[in-house]
Amino acid sequence: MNIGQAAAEAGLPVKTVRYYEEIGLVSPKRRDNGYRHYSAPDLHKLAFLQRARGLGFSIDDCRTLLSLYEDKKRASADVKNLANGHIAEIDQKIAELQTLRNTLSHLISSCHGDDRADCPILDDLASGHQT
Amino acid sequence: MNIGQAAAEAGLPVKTVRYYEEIGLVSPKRRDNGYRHYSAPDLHKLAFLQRARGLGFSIDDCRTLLSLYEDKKRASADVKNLANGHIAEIDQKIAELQTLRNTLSHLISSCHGDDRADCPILDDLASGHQT
DNA sequence: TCTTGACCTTCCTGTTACTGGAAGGTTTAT
DNA sequence: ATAAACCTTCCAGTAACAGGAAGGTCAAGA
Repeated sequence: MNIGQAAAEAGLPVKTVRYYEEIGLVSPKRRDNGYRHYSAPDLHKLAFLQRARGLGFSIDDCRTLLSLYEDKKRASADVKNLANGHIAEIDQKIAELQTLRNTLSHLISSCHGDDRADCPILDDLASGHQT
Repeated sequence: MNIGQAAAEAGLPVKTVRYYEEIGLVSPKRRDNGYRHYSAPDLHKLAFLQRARGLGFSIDDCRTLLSLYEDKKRASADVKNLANGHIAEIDQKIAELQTLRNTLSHLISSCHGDDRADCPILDDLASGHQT
């Protein structure tokens, strides 16, 4: 299968699939004309990557997941640990965003938001403390 | 004031302050020896940027905020709109992360996580549906 | 057979917001 | 005089691709 169809079936842009080859994630054979030839296992790996990336795993995590996926003697604990680490990162990110959201929301509600120049949001940014 | 102290007072790395000059955010005068000379207004702008970035505004948003900050005839509504747009982005990001978190969390709880190879997380990544 | 259009190839640049480091000039203190 | 602590510019790298140029290949239709 050529790259176009492989990409379509995996739900990835062609550019991304080429990139995955460049960084050594999925390396298809080449045909005589130089075209990439994706086998069924290659295709599975692409789809696997598409879903793992969709779950927010970094490329580096994906590399590890792929090798665990291909290692029939892996321990499921290794996968679970990686996933738990990822959840911890997500939780931290959510917490940061919520803190930001609160701060911003306070500032916004204190700003009348009309055509006058007086603006508590800018005042706060300028002074570094609540007005 | 030289860049080192200016950066320290604004709470920014020196590298970042140079970068802000490169992209035209804060352009200090130069001394005879070529050193950057930060005036009080320059310093205020740096501190302003430090806080706006800390609230998650993009550099582009910061550019707009700075120009609104310097425009004594701005309408506070403009600032409020920008901030509201930013909140909307944050909300969307939070929602995405929470969806991710849920999916991952389900997968993780279904994985026994011991030294056996059987792993529902990898199964799901491979097949694209719950096991 | 020729041509057209849809593929495919590699290579280079740009994105965001910096960070690290090299090579070298300046200032300050000892 | 010299060493430490500044400062300068320039170049490269980060994450994970996306856009585009220049050109080769293939299948179908006139």
